Amino acid sequence: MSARPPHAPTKLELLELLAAIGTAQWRDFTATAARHGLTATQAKVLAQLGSGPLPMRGLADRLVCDASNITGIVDRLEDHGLVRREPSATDRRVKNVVTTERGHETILRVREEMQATHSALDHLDDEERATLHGLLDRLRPSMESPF
Amino acid sequence: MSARPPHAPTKLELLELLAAIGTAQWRDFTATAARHGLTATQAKVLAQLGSGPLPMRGLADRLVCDASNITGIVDRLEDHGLVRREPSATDRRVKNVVTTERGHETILRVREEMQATHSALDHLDDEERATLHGLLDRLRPSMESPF
DNA sequence: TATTGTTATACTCTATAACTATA
DNA sequence: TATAGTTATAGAGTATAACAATA
Repeated sequence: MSARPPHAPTKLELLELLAAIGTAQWRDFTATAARHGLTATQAKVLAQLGSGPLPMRGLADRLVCDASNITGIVDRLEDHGLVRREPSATDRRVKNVVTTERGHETILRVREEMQATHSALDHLDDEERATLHGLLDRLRPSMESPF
Repeated sequence: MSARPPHAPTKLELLELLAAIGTAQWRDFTATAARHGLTATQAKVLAQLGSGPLPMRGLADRLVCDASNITGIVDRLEDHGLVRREPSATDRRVKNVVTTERGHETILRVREEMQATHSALDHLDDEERATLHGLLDRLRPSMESPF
């Protein structure tokens, strides 16, 4: 009987619910990535590269972490043959990171499994999904992360 | 003009939006905890102890991680004087973890700052908050984590 | 001078396996 | 036998600081 709160929830209640869902989401994402031999961070990087190559620095911006971390993360992805470093044609300092064919297929499979696994969303009808999407979208201040 | 999607969002769209918000939420939580000298995990443990002591094993269950990790996490919290280990009166194997006065105050301050910082929720009125809460609550399959 | 990527370093979190002391 | 907590170990992510190459 917890489908609807009797009164307007407090800010803290909503924050904690969001946090709980965020935690669970990350846990699910981690588990799904692991089933494909990836860590959550590696899967995230692969997802970021879905719309095209990015320089190391660009990846650091998307992951919101220090640039020095990217070296190791991309190293490990490269070791697994999922990604390649290519020199930029216009700036000899930058290296563009590109997914290999195998990297592309891998992230597609992770995405598919995410959809298949997350049955929670199946409990909402189209109108409810639209409403939720609208509300969540307004909640997002300046979050870029597609994953 | 992205307040409402023109059509019912796909499952993948909703999943990615949830993931984005989850990531941002965790990032904010990490930053807030850091301002109080804590890691996100440490703040999470402290939050779990808000409603009373828990055995090490109980903490592992709440954090959904292996029990061996809890030793180090509680060690560090104890080093900072935020938590204490107390022997159970009924089972000499178990140790109950209790917040110290300072630990209690710290987590209260973290919670306060979370509310003060998260201005995104201020853009929703009471009815919208109630709607969002209701939808999110139905999304949660078996997530316990209060934080 | 500023920026890109890297290295070195240290800390935290994570899982696995083996151990102890209790139950 | 099973459970609670610990230790040892290894891998991954994170930040800071310093560096070389390039802009």
